[in-house]
Amino acid sequence: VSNGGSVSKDVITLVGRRADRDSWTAAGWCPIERALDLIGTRSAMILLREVFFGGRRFDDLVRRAGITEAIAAKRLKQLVEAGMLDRAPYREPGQRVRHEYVLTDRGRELFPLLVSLKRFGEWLPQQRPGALQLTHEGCGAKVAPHVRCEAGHEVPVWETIARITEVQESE
Amino acid sequence: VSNGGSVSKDVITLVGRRADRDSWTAAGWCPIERALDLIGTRSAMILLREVFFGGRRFDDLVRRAGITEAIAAKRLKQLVEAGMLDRAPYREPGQRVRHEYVLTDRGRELFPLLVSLKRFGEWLPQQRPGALQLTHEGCGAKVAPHVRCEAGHEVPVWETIARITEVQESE
DNA sequence: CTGTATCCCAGCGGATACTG
DNA sequence: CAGTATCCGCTGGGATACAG
Repeated sequence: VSNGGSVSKDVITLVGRRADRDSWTAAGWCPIERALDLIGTRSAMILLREVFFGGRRFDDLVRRAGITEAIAAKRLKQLVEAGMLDRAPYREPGQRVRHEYVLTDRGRELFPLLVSLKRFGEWLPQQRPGALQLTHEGCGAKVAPHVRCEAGHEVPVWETIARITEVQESE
Repeated sequence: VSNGGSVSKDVITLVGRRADRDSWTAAGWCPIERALDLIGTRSAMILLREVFFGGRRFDDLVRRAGITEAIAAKRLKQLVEAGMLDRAPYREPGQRVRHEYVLTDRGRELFPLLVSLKRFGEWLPQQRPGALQLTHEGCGAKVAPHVRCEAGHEVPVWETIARITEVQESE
């Protein structure tokens, strides 16, 4: 166990009683918290929504997201640095060179997150009427977020096991 | 089209060129934004993480989440009001009555969101070593978020059609 | 043990004005 | 068109102290 650095393992079951664990001692290593550092703001998620919906130009994104240029510029820069978006030059015939923001492969991995958020938001009481429907092209059926294991099983919460492996520098 | 209130439909393809649309004019109706109003804060998501991981008592949640009591109390109240958590009384043998926070059925629907966040966070560069593994009990395989349609197909972003239906009060 | 009340600061995000 | 710069109010969230 003690070989320069010590490794502590902890097995818990989701939504069940868990083994004793004090906290995520090393703040910042939990992947969920790291994710929140980048996309934990309203503006980041809304910009991503617009990019998923086909927005590309700075101008469009700002208007459609309904946020100010300052915030948009800041978030877009962070998203590009994090590798979620690419800022690519392009030129329309007869126009000057411009830049467009497009999702990277990694950025596209955020799709389930976006669908989950949408799904969740629909449960909440809404002030104004309106709907956002996502359907499978061709088949026409509605889409929804799921959790599956690599073996292909649908996995409910109570069948999920969480293992926390934390490496601590033991001086 | 004009029958007291007018309905404007707009069909767009995700990550493709979309039909002209100006903005989500009526701020607040997009389900994604409504979701962010409730769980768009770091503290809300982290508390949910802890509840999914089996945390129940106020005391535990505060310590494990690493946030202050004030914030925890505020968020927990909101989550209870929104129907994500139940605040239920219980008593251990020989102890006085206490309250515990447990996920409602609706709250459990946040599971895909949590898994999506975790998955996403793992792409990001991490400062400290450590890992959070989610596996399917019994089968042992890792779990991951997916988007599927009701017909059972795996649906990638580019096969998704988004329809925005917005009802406007045309005076 | 489960919160509430206060104080305080950093950051989000709106508004406006200004550059290339 | 694509941002930057500045000002400013609001809230998130830490710290501390207090209450049922």
